[in-house]
Amino acid sequence: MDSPLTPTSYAILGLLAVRSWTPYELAKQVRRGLGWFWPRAERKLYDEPKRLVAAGFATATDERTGRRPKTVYAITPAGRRALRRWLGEEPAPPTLEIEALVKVFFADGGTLDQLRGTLHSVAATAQSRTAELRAMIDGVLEGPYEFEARMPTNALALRFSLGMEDAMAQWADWALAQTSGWQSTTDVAGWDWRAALT
Amino acid sequence: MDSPLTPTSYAILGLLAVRSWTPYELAKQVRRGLGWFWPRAERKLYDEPKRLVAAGFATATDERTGRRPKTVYAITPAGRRALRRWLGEEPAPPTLEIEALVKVFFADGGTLDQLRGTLHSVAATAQSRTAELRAMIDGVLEGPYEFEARMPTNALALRFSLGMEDAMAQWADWALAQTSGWQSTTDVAGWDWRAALT
DNA sequence: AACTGGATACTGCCCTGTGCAGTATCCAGA
DNA sequence: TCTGGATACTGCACAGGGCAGTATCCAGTT
Repeated sequence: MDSPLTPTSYAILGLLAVRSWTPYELAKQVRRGLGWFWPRAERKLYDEPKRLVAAGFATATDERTGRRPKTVYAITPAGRRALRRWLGEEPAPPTLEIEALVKVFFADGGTLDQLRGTLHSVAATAQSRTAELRAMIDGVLEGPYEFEARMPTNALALRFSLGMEDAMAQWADWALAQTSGWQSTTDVAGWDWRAALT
Repeated sequence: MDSPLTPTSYAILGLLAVRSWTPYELAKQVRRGLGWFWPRAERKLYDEPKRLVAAGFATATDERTGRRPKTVYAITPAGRRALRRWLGEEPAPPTLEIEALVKVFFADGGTLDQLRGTLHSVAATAQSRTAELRAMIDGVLEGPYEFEARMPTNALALRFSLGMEDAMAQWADWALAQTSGWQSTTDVAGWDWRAALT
Protein backbone atom coordinates (compact mmCIF):
# COMPACT_ATOMS: atom_id res chain seq x y z
CA MET A 1 0.00 0.00 0.00
CA ASP A 2 2.83 2.42 0.80
CA SER A 3 4.85 1.48 -2.27
CA PRO A 4 6.60 4.58 -3.59
CA LEU A 5 4.61 6.90 -5.83
CA THR A 6 5.13 6.63 -9.58
CA PRO A 7 5.45 9.45 -12.14
CA THR A 8 1.77 8.80 -12.83
CA SER A 9 0.99 9.61 -9.19
CA TYR A 10 2.80 12.93 -9.52
CA ALA A 11 1.11 13.67 -12.84
CA ILE A 12 -2.28 13.36 -11.11
CA LEU A 13 -0.97 15.32 -8.15
CA GLY A 14 0.03 18.06 -10.59
CA LEU A 15 -3.52 18.25 -11.92
CA LEU A 16 -4.88 18.41 -8.37
CA ALA A 17 -2.50 21.34 -7.76
CA VAL A 18 -4.44 23.24 -10.45
CA ARG A 19 -7.86 22.55 -8.98
CA SER A 20 -10.03 19.78 -7.53
CA TRP A 21 -11.44 17.14 -9.86
CA THR A 22 -13.49 13.98 -9.97
CA PRO A 23 -11.74 11.05 -11.67
CA TYR A 24 -14.07 11.44 -14.62
CA GLU A 25 -13.03 15.06 -15.04
CA LEU A 26 -9.38 14.07 -14.67
CA ALA A 27 -9.83 11.69 -17.58
CA LYS A 28 -11.16 14.45 -19.81
CA GLN A 29 -8.34 16.76 -18.78
CA VAL A 30 -5.67 14.11 -19.39
CA ARG A 31 -7.01 13.60 -22.92
CA ARG A 32 -6.71 17.35 -23.54
CA GLY A 33 -3.23 17.97 -22.26
CA LEU A 34 -1.13 15.52 -20.26
CA GLY A 35 -2.02 12.61 -22.54
CA TRP A 36 0.21 13.97 -25.28
CA PHE A 37 3.33 13.06 -23.29
CA TRP A 38 1.99 10.93 -20.42
CA PRO A 39 -0.96 8.87 -21.73
CA ARG A 40 -2.88 6.81 -19.16
CA ALA A 41 -6.04 4.75 -19.42
CA GLU A 42 -9.14 6.21 -17.79
CA ARG A 43 -9.22 3.15 -15.56
CA LYS A 44 -5.99 4.18 -13.87
CA LEU A 45 -7.35 7.62 -13.00
CA TYR A 46 -9.80 6.00 -10.60
CA ASP A 47 -7.09 4.10 -8.68
CA GLU A 48 -4.32 6.65 -8.54
CA PRO A 49 -6.06 9.40 -6.48
CA LYS A 50 -6.76 6.80 -3.78
CA ARG A 51 -3.02 6.24 -3.40
CA LEU A 52 -2.51 9.98 -3.09
CA VAL A 53 -5.09 10.04 -0.30
CA ALA A 54 -3.32 7.12 1.41
CA ALA A 55 -0.04 9.06 1.20
CA GLY A 56 -1.66 12.14 2.72
CA PHE A 57 -1.18 14.16 -0.46
CA ALA A 58 -4.89 14.49 -1.31
CA THR A 59 -8.29 14.38 0.31
CA ALA A 60 -11.42 12.68 -1.02
CA THR A 61 -14.84 14.28 -0.57
CA ASP A 62 -18.04 12.38 -1.34
CA GLU A 63 -20.56 14.56 -3.12
CA ARG A 64 -23.63 13.78 -5.16
CA THR A 65 -25.47 14.90 -8.25
CA GLY A 66 -29.05 14.11 -7.30
CA ARG A 67 -28.86 10.49 -6.24
CA ARG A 68 -25.63 9.74 -8.11
CA PRO A 69 -22.54 9.82 -5.90
CA LYS A 70 -19.16 11.18 -6.97
CA THR A 71 -15.77 11.64 -5.36
CA VAL A 72 -13.94 14.96 -5.54
CA TYR A 73 -10.20 14.90 -4.90
CA ALA A 74 -8.26 17.91 -3.62
CA ILE A 75 -4.54 18.43 -2.95
CA THR A 76 -3.19 18.95 0.59
CA PRO A 77 -0.27 21.19 1.67
CA ALA A 78 1.85 18.04 2.03
CA GLY A 79 0.84 17.20 -1.54
CA ARG A 80 2.08 20.55 -2.81
CA ARG A 81 5.38 20.06 -1.02
CA ALA A 82 5.77 16.56 -2.48
CA LEU A 83 5.03 17.87 -5.97
CA ARG A 84 7.56 20.64 -5.57
CA ARG A 85 10.21 18.18 -4.45
CA TRP A 86 9.49 15.87 -7.39
CA LEU A 87 9.78 18.73 -9.90
CA GLY A 88 13.46 19.03 -8.98
CA GLU A 89 14.33 15.37 -9.56
CA GLU A 90 16.11 14.21 -12.69
CA PRO A 91 13.48 13.07 -15.23
CA ALA A 92 13.63 9.57 -16.76
CA PRO A 93 14.73 9.40 -20.41
CA PRO A 94 11.90 9.48 -22.97
CA THR A 95 10.12 6.30 -24.07
CA LEU A 96 8.71 6.09 -27.59
CA GLU A 97 6.38 3.28 -28.67
CA ILE A 98 5.83 3.51 -32.39
CA GLU A 99 4.33 0.45 -33.97
CA ALA A 100 4.66 1.99 -37.44
CA LEU A 101 8.45 2.07 -37.03
CA VAL A 102 8.52 -1.63 -36.16
CA LYS A 103 6.76 -2.21 -39.47
CA VAL A 104 9.25 -0.02 -41.30
CA PHE A 105 12.19 -1.74 -39.57
CA PHE A 106 11.00 -5.17 -40.73
CA ALA A 107 9.57 -3.97 -44.04
CA ASP A 108 12.02 -6.19 -45.96
CA GLY A 109 9.79 -9.12 -44.99
CA GLY A 110 6.85 -7.57 -46.88
CA THR A 111 5.98 -5.65 -50.03
CA LEU A 112 6.91 -2.13 -51.09
CA ASP A 113 3.22 -1.22 -51.08
CA GLN A 114 2.97 -2.27 -47.44
CA LEU A 115 5.99 -0.14 -46.54
CA ARG A 116 4.64 2.90 -48.36
CA GLY A 117 1.21 2.32 -46.85
CA THR A 118 2.78 2.45 -43.39
CA LEU A 119 4.63 5.66 -44.29
CA HIS A 120 1.41 7.26 -45.55
CA SER A 121 -0.26 6.25 -42.30
CA VAL A 122 2.48 7.95 -40.26
CA ALA A 123 2.10 11.13 -42.31
CA ALA A 124 -1.70 11.11 -41.96
CA THR A 125 -1.60 10.48 -38.22
CA ALA A 126 0.92 13.28 -37.68
CA GLN A 127 -1.24 15.66 -39.72
CA SER A 128 -4.44 14.87 -37.85
CA ARG A 129 -2.71 15.13 -34.48
CA THR A 130 -1.22 18.45 -35.51
CA ALA A 131 -4.68 19.64 -36.51
CA GLU A 132 -5.96 18.62 -33.06
CA LEU A 133 -3.21 20.64 -31.39
CA ARG A 134 -3.88 23.64 -33.62
CA ALA A 135 -7.59 23.50 -32.81
CA MET A 136 -6.76 23.52 -29.09
CA ILE A 137 -4.41 26.46 -29.57
CA ASP A 138 -7.02 28.39 -31.57
CA GLY A 139 -9.56 27.79 -28.83
CA VAL A 140 -7.19 29.17 -26.21
CA LEU A 141 -6.13 32.15 -28.33
CA GLU A 142 -9.72 33.23 -28.97
CA GLY A 143 -11.82 32.88 -25.87
CA PRO A 144 -11.04 33.68 -22.27
CA TYR A 145 -9.42 30.54 -20.93
CA GLU A 146 -10.08 28.99 -17.53
CA PHE A 147 -6.41 28.38 -16.78
CA GLU A 148 -4.91 31.55 -18.28
CA ALA A 149 -2.31 31.72 -15.49
CA ARG A 150 -0.96 28.33 -16.50
CA MET A 151 -0.50 29.24 -20.15
CA PRO A 152 3.26 29.98 -20.09
CA THR A 153 4.31 26.47 -19.04
CA ASN A 154 1.39 25.04 -20.99
CA ALA A 155 2.65 26.78 -24.13
CA LEU A 156 6.11 25.23 -23.72
CA ALA A 157 4.53 21.77 -23.60
CA LEU A 158 2.25 22.49 -26.56
CA ARG A 159 5.25 23.57 -28.62
CA PHE A 160 6.92 20.31 -27.75
CA SER A 161 4.01 18.24 -29.04
CA LEU A 162 3.82 20.32 -32.20
CA GLY A 163 7.54 19.76 -32.70
CA MET A 164 7.22 16.00 -32.31
CA GLU A 165 4.33 15.74 -34.74
CA ASP A 166 6.15 17.96 -37.21
CA ALA A 167 9.29 15.81 -37.00
CA MET A 168 7.22 12.67 -37.66
CA ALA A 169 5.49 14.28 -40.65
CA GLN A 170 8.82 15.51 -42.05
CA TRP A 171 10.36 12.08 -41.67
CA ALA A 172 7.42 10.32 -43.34
CA ASP A 173 7.57 12.69 -46.32
CA TRP A 174 11.32 12.20 -46.58
CA ALA A 175 10.98 8.41 -46.41
CA LEU A 176 8.25 8.42 -49.07
CA ALA A 177 10.55 10.42 -51.35
CA GLN A 178 13.48 8.08 -50.66
CA THR A 179 11.51 4.93 -51.41
CA SER A 180 9.83 6.33 -54.53
CA GLY A 181 12.47 4.76 -56.78
CA TRP A 182 12.66 1.39 -55.03
CA GLN A 183 11.67 -1.71 -57.00
CA SER A 184 10.84 -3.63 -53.83
CA THR A 185 11.80 -3.55 -50.16
CA THR A 186 14.91 -5.59 -50.98
CA ASP A 187 15.73 -4.28 -54.47
CA VAL A 188 16.34 -0.58 -53.90
CA ALA A 189 17.61 0.09 -57.45
CA GLY A 190 20.88 1.75 -56.56
CA TRP A 191 19.47 3.82 -53.71
CA ASP A 192 22.38 4.69 -51.40
CA TRP A 193 21.64 4.09 -47.73
CA ARG A 194 25.07 5.48 -46.84
CA ALA A 195 24.05 8.82 -48.30
CA ALA A 196 20.79 8.73 -46.34
CA LEU A 197 22.76 8.38 -43.10
CA THR A 198 25.15 11.29 -43.56
CA MET B 1 -2.76 -19.33 -24.20
CA ASP B 2 -4.08 -18.63 -27.68
CA SER B 3 -4.85 -14.99 -26.90
CA PRO B 4 -4.10 -12.88 -29.98
CA LEU B 5 -0.50 -11.87 -30.54
CA THR B 6 0.58 -8.36 -29.57
CA PRO B 7 2.79 -5.95 -31.52
CA THR B 8 5.59 -7.17 -29.25
CA SER B 9 5.04 -10.72 -30.54
CA TYR B 10 5.40 -9.49 -34.11
CA ALA B 11 8.47 -7.42 -33.21
CA ILE B 12 10.18 -10.62 -31.96
CA LEU B 13 8.87 -12.51 -34.97
CA GLY B 14 10.48 -9.86 -37.17
CA LEU B 15 13.84 -10.45 -35.51
CA LEU B 16 13.45 -14.20 -35.97
CA ALA B 17 12.82 -13.53 -39.67
CA VAL B 18 16.35 -12.11 -39.86
CA ARG B 19 18.01 -15.11 -38.19
CA SER B 20 17.68 -17.48 -35.22
CA TRP B 21 18.45 -16.18 -31.76
CA THR B 22 18.55 -17.12 -28.10
CA PRO B 23 16.50 -14.80 -25.84
CA TYR B 24 19.72 -13.36 -24.48
CA GLU B 25 20.89 -12.45 -27.99
CA LEU B 26 17.44 -11.01 -28.73
CA ALA B 27 17.85 -8.70 -25.74
CA LYS B 28 21.17 -7.38 -27.04
CA GLN B 29 19.70 -6.87 -30.49
CA VAL B 30 16.64 -5.06 -29.13
CA ARG B 31 18.91 -2.66 -27.24
CA ARG B 32 20.78 -1.93 -30.47
CA GLY B 33 17.85 -1.29 -32.80
CA LEU B 34 14.22 -2.04 -32.04
CA GLY B 35 14.43 -0.53 -28.57
CA TRP B 36 14.54 2.96 -30.00
CA PHE B 37 10.89 2.74 -31.01
CA TRP B 38 9.67 -0.44 -29.30
CA PRO B 39 11.46 -0.78 -25.96
CA ARG B 40 10.84 -3.99 -23.99
CA ALA B 41 12.34 -5.34 -20.79
CA GLU B 42 14.72 -8.26 -21.19
CA ARG B 43 12.37 -10.29 -19.04
CA LYS B 44 9.68 -10.12 -21.72
CA LEU B 45 12.02 -11.52 -24.38
CA TYR B 46 12.10 -14.83 -22.53
CA ASP B 47 8.28 -15.21 -22.48
CA GLU B 48 7.35 -13.93 -25.91
CA PRO B 49 9.14 -16.53 -28.08
CA LYS B 50 7.26 -19.25 -26.19
CA ARG B 51 3.99 -17.76 -27.38
CA LEU B 52 5.28 -17.73 -30.94
CA VAL B 53 6.11 -21.43 -30.61
CA ALA B 54 2.61 -22.10 -29.23
CA ALA B 55 1.14 -20.25 -32.24
CA GLY B 56 3.23 -22.34 -34.63
CA PHE B 57 5.21 -19.31 -35.79
CA ALA B 58 8.55 -20.41 -34.34
CA THR B 59 10.40 -23.51 -33.20
CA ALA B 60 12.52 -23.91 -30.08
CA THR B 61 15.71 -25.96 -30.16
CA ASP B 62 17.54 -26.88 -26.97
CA GLU B 63 21.28 -26.55 -27.34
CA ARG B 64 24.10 -26.30 -24.85
CA THR B 65 27.36 -24.53 -24.28
CA GLY B 66 29.31 -27.11 -22.33
CA ARG B 67 26.94 -27.96 -19.50
CA ARG B 68 24.90 -24.75 -19.72
CA PRO B 69 21.67 -25.19 -21.70
CA LYS B 70 20.20 -22.54 -24.03
CA THR B 71 17.16 -22.28 -26.27
CA VAL B 72 17.48 -21.17 -29.89
CA TYR B 73 14.32 -19.90 -31.56
CA ALA B 74 13.76 -20.03 -35.32
CA ILE B 75 10.90 -18.76 -37.49
CA THR B 76 8.61 -21.17 -39.40
CA PRO B 77 7.05 -20.63 -42.85
CA ALA B 78 3.71 -19.94 -41.08
CA GLY B 79 5.58 -17.35 -39.03
CA ARG B 80 6.82 -15.59 -42.15
CA ARG B 81 3.31 -15.55 -43.57
CA ALA B 82 1.92 -14.11 -40.32
CA LEU B 83 4.61 -11.41 -40.25
CA ARG B 84 3.89 -10.52 -43.87
CA ARG B 85 0.16 -10.20 -43.11
CA TRP B 86 0.83 -8.02 -40.04
CA LEU B 87 3.08 -5.67 -42.03
CA GLY B 88 0.02 -4.67 -44.08
CA GLU B 89 -2.16 -3.78 -41.11
CA GLU B 90 -2.75 -0.19 -40.04
CA PRO B 91 -0.24 0.73 -37.32
CA ALA B 92 -1.42 2.09 -33.95
CA PRO B 93 -0.81 5.80 -33.34
CA PRO B 94 2.47 6.65 -31.58
CA THR B 95 2.73 6.67 -27.79
CA LEU B 96 5.19 9.05 -26.12
CA GLU B 97 6.04 8.81 -22.41
CA ILE B 98 8.15 11.78 -21.46
CA GLU B 99 8.45 12.40 -17.76
CA ALA B 100 10.41 15.60 -18.37
CA LEU B 101 7.40 17.10 -20.14
CA VAL B 102 5.16 16.33 -17.19
CA LYS B 103 7.61 18.35 -15.09
CA VAL B 104 7.55 21.19 -17.61
CA PHE B 105 3.75 21.09 -17.79
CA PHE B 106 3.44 21.48 -14.01
CA ALA B 107 6.52 23.68 -13.62
CA ASP B 108 4.35 26.52 -12.26
CA GLY B 109 4.21 24.54 -9.00
CA GLY B 110 8.00 24.78 -8.62
CA THR B 111 10.94 27.11 -9.15
CA LEU B 112 12.41 28.54 -12.33
CA ASP B 113 15.68 26.74 -11.57
CA GLN B 114 13.81 23.44 -11.46
CA LEU B 115 12.18 24.15 -14.82
CA ARG B 116 15.47 25.11 -16.44
CA GLY B 117 17.18 22.11 -14.87
CA THR B 118 14.58 19.87 -16.50
CA LEU B 119 15.14 21.59 -19.86
CA HIS B 120 18.92 21.13 -19.57
CA SER B 121 18.32 17.47 -18.80
CA VAL B 122 16.19 17.07 -21.94
CA ALA B 123 18.92 18.69 -24.04
CA ALA B 124 21.66 16.54 -22.51
CA THR B 125 19.68 13.31 -22.94
CA ALA B 126 18.91 14.10 -26.56
CA GLN B 127 22.58 14.83 -27.21
CA SER B 128 23.85 11.64 -25.66
CA ARG B 129 21.22 9.56 -27.45
CA THR B 130 22.17 11.23 -30.73
CA ALA B 131 25.83 10.40 -30.05
CA GLU B 132 24.82 6.77 -29.48
CA LEU B 133 23.01 6.68 -32.82
CA ARG B 134 25.94 8.32 -34.61
CA ALA B 135 28.35 5.80 -33.12
CA MET B 136 26.15 2.97 -34.42
CA ILE B 137 26.00 4.58 -37.86
CA ASP B 138 29.78 5.05 -37.94
CA GLY B 139 30.26 1.42 -37.04
CA VAL B 140 28.01 0.31 -39.87
CA LEU B 141 29.58 2.71 -42.40
CA GLU B 142 33.11 1.51 -41.68
CA GLY B 143 33.23 -2.21 -41.28
CA PRO B 144 31.52 -4.95 -43.22
CA TYR B 145 28.15 -5.37 -41.52
CA GLU B 146 26.46 -8.68 -40.78
CA PHE B 147 23.04 -7.54 -41.96
CA GLU B 148 24.09 -5.46 -44.96
CA ALA B 149 21.00 -6.59 -46.89
CA ARG B 150 18.75 -5.08 -44.23
CA MET B 151 20.39 -1.66 -44.30
CA PRO B 152 17.88 0.15 -46.57
CA THR B 153 14.92 -0.30 -44.19
CA ASN B 154 17.26 -0.06 -41.22
CA ALA B 155 18.49 3.32 -42.48
CA LEU B 156 14.92 4.64 -42.70
CA ALA B 157 14.37 3.71 -39.05
CA LEU B 158 17.71 5.19 -37.96
CA ARG B 159 16.84 8.46 -39.67
CA PHE B 160 13.59 8.49 -37.74
CA SER B 161 15.33 8.16 -34.39
CA LEU B 162 17.85 10.84 -35.32
CA GLY B 163 14.94 13.10 -36.27
CA MET B 164 13.17 12.56 -32.95
CA GLU B 165 16.29 13.24 -30.90
CA ASP B 166 17.03 16.31 -32.97
CA ALA B 167 13.50 17.64 -32.49
CA MET B 168 13.81 17.18 -28.71
CA ALA B 169 17.19 18.95 -28.63
CA GLN B 170 15.84 21.80 -30.76
CA TRP B 171 12.82 22.19 -28.53
CA ALA B 172 14.89 22.18 -25.34
CA ASP B 173 17.20 24.88 -26.70
CA TRP B 174 14.20 26.95 -27.80
CA ALA B 175 12.53 26.58 -24.40
CA LEU B 176 15.74 27.58 -22.58
CA ALA B 177 15.93 30.71 -24.74
CA GLN B 178 12.26 31.52 -24.13
CA THR B 179 12.52 31.16 -20.35
CA SER B 180 15.79 33.08 -20.08
CA GLY B 181 13.95 36.31 -19.29
CA TRP B 182 11.43 34.83 -16.87
CA GLN B 183 11.48 36.03 -13.26
CA SER B 184 9.83 32.84 -12.02
CA THR B 185 7.59 30.11 -13.40
CA THR B 186 4.56 32.30 -12.75
CA ASP B 187 6.03 35.77 -13.38
CA VAL B 188 7.15 35.63 -17.01
CA ALA B 189 7.99 39.33 -17.22
CA GLY B 190 5.98 40.20 -20.30
CA TRP B 191 6.86 37.05 -22.21
CA ASP B 192 4.10 36.48 -24.77
CA TRP B 193 2.84 32.90 -24.87
CA ARG B 194 0.51 33.82 -27.72
CA ALA B 195 3.55 34.65 -29.85
CA ALA B 196 5.17 31.35 -28.87
CA LEU B 197 2.14 29.49 -30.20
CA THR B 198 1.94 31.09 -33.62
C1' DA C 1 46.03 -24.58 -10.52
C1' DA C 2 42.78 -21.76 -8.11
C1' DC C 3 40.32 -17.34 -8.23
C1' DT C 4 37.64 -13.53 -9.95
C1' DG C 5 34.58 -10.89 -12.58
C1' DG C 6 31.86 -10.16 -16.41
C1' DA C 7 29.00 -12.41 -19.93
C1' DT C 8 25.53 -15.93 -20.81
C1' DA C 9 20.97 -18.11 -19.78
C1' DC C 10 17.30 -18.25 -17.53
C1' DT C 11 12.77 -18.13 -13.65
C1' DG C 12 9.67 -16.26 -9.97
C1' DC C 13 7.30 -12.64 -8.02
C1' DC C 14 5.10 -8.37 -7.25
C1' DC C 15 3.73 -4.34 -9.02
C1' DT C 16 1.96 -0.93 -12.77
C1' DG C 17 -0.96 -0.23 -16.48
C1' DT C 18 -4.61 -1.43 -20.42
C1' DG C 19 -8.92 -2.70 -22.17
C1' DC C 20 -13.24 -4.12 -21.80
C1' DA C 21 -17.51 -5.52 -19.78
C1' DG C 22 -20.85 -4.41 -16.45
C1' DT C 23 -23.71 -1.33 -13.33
C1' DA C 24 -26.03 2.90 -12.31
C1' DT C 25 -27.76 7.62 -12.56
C1' DC C 26 -28.54 12.14 -14.86
C1' DC C 27 -30.35 15.08 -18.25
C1' DA C 28 -31.58 17.22 -22.67
C1' DG C 29 -34.30 16.62 -26.62
C1' DA C 30 -37.82 14.02 -29.39
C1' DT D 1 -42.47 9.02 -21.59
C1' DC D 2 -38.49 7.42 -23.98
C1' DT D 3 -33.91 7.45 -25.71
C1' DG D 4 -29.17 8.24 -26.04
C1' DG D 5 -25.13 10.36 -24.61
C1' DA D 6 -22.63 12.02 -20.55
C1' DT D 7 -21.34 11.06 -15.81
C1' DA D 8 -19.36 7.91 -12.22
C1' DC D 9 -17.59 4.11 -11.05
C1' DT D 10 -15.72 -1.48 -10.21
C1' DG D 11 -13.97 -6.19 -11.48
C1' DC D 12 -11.19 -8.96 -14.09
C1' DA D 13 -7.84 -10.80 -17.25
C1' DC D 14 -3.84 -9.91 -19.45
C1' DA D 15 0.56 -7.17 -21.05
C1' DG D 16 4.64 -5.42 -19.38
C1' DG D 17 8.62 -3.74 -15.96
C1' DG D 18 11.99 -4.35 -12.49
C1' DC D 19 14.44 -6.82 -9.51
C1' DA D 20 16.24 -10.67 -6.99
C1' DG D 21 17.93 -15.13 -7.38
C1' DT D 22 20.31 -19.27 -9.58
C1' DA D 23 23.75 -21.30 -12.52
C1' DT D 24 27.37 -21.90 -15.88
C1' DC D 25 31.12 -20.30 -18.90
C1' DC D 26 35.42 -18.22 -19.92
C1' DA D 27 39.29 -15.01 -20.17
C1' DG D 28 42.63 -12.86 -17.42
C1' DT D 29 45.10 -12.80 -13.04
C1' DT D 30 47.54 -14.55 -9.27
